[in-house]
Amino acid sequence: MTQRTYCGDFRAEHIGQAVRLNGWVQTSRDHGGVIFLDVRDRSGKVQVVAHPDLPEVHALAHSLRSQDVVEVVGEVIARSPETVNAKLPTGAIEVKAERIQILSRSDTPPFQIEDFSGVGEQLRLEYRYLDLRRPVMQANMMLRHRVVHAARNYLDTQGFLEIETPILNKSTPEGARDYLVPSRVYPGSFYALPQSPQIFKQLLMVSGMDRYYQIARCFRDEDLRADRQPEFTQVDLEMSFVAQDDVMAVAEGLIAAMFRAGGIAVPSYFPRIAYAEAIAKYGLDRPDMRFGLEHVDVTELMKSVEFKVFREPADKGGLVKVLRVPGGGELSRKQIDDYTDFVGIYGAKGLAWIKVNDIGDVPNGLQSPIVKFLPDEVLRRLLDACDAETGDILFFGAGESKVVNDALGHLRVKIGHDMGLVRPGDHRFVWVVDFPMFGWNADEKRLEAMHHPFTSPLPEDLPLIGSQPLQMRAQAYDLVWNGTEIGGGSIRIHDPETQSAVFSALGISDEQAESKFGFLLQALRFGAPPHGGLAFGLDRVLALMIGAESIRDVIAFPKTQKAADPMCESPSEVSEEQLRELGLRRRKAGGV
RNA sequence: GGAGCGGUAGUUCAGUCGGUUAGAAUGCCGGCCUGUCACGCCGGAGGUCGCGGGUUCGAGUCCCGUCCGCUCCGCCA
Repeated sequence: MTQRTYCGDFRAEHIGQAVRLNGWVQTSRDHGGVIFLDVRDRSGKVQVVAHPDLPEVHALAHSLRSQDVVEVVGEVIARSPETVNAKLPTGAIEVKAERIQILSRSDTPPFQIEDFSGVGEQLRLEYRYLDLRRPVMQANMMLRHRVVHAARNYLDTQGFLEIETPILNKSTPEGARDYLVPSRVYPGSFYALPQSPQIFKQLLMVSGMDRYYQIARCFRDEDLRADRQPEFTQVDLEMSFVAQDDVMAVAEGLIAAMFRAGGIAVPSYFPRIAYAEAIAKYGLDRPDMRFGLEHVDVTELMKSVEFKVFREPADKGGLVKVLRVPGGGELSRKQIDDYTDFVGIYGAKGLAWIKVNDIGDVPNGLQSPIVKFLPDEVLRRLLDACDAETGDILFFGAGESKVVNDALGHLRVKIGHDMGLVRPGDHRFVWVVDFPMFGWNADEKRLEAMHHPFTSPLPEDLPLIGSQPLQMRAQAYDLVWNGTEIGGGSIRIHDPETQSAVFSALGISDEQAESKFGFLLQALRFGAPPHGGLAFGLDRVLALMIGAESIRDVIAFPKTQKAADPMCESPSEVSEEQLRELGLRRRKAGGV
């Protein structure tokens, strides 16, 4: 039998060959006489011609409908010059059908299987297998394959072992909510699906596996977003006998390999910024480095003013910050109102502003609802601190530090985009380092781990653990790409004493630590090598590579925002019998 | 838990101030057509206006509730 060729692979070099092809009828153009069929598979499409001088073939071609599955045997022939289709890779040739076999008929699909169909996502997910037939989705899946393949290849060359860790785990209710799986054998007991393979990969280091990686599925039972799914995939790795720089170097090589597979060139070394500096300049721990618009802290300056909106935060440990927008004097009242609403999302109570109409004329050259509350001298120093120029607008954030940073941080990103400061094709990576070791949970009035409780502090900060734990920095690092966190990791604690001290700082008692992580603490007592690692969010990286709005577009079978699958209709109720078997329902009383 | 946007033909959408028979494009079905390529031309079928209730002489349109989808806040070590 003639060897099959993929539809999209036909080229002029095949002219004259007898060929066999398989695929889906995409469109048919029936001219009454000659009939053209576009037959498509994942490689692309090719034009098949059914000629009236073969009546059987012609009649069959006439009956074909979109999405019927066919086998075509015929000859590759050259198209006459005026009928060449330059838009198609296969456009120089066509296949003259000598035999067509219908392998499968298709119902009329619920939507057009085309990139241009504009179908809504609800329906796409209900018929995901048809959605995945669309060229754009096929390209996404092929990209995903190539990128994962590149990651595996790279990590293999670096001596990493791919090792699978369990999906059925012990629940450790730190961090995100666990997905639970009831145990039949132990009624009333549950497994948890992994939020990450964190503990297992550390144990693998204790085992001497030295370099581990896994394309790991992770599960978190939290509310979803465009970039969050209940199950998602991480490129997860861990290394022994390394410091932070070693992990980052491997990560940079890995990212370069993955991005190369995605057709994006990246620098071989990524700049670094301390967490504190990122927050100070950009308000967020994931700074978008593609443009400036850095924040200016004017808290000190405002301690002296009467204006309560600024002075109170300044006096009470809050923050007053300025976002200077060059040329922003052009903004309309409506635009400013929209930005005010925008910062409201992040808890800001308002958005004070000053338009600098004439830098040389203070205060008359300043247009603003708040200028009258600020002394001329303060205004001059303010303009100086911001390097303001005529034509600028200054936006103010004043209040609790987190709110100010969040609001002005997000506003900076929004304005950067609105003002066209982001150049297409610009890719800026940055490591954010020196994260705080702990954060303060105001609701529960306790410390919590910023990264996770196994993260090693900077050695020089360890002495602060008893006195000023919030001042401690961790050996933790995030990789940020164009303002999105795509991965993060840390050097882990490898001695039991430090681990106990950290648990204790987190308010985890010895007993609790023993019951939750006893096996890890024990493992650390049997010769744990210094180790660290990181994980990349594969879905997020892929979505950003192709400019997708949502990671759902790079996941074959994703869930909706309410964590449902409209195709299988999961989750679903289960039978009483199943529940009883799992000990989730009482057995029938006094059974027969 | 909260805020916002959306739900009308198979699909994507329009539908004015509440008014008579709910439209367009595309898809689908039939016919014609021998060089198209998202073919073209002619004709046709196709509607629980998400669901429930209310206001009204009259509701796709207004009100209340509810379900679903999406975006965001909270949450996500």
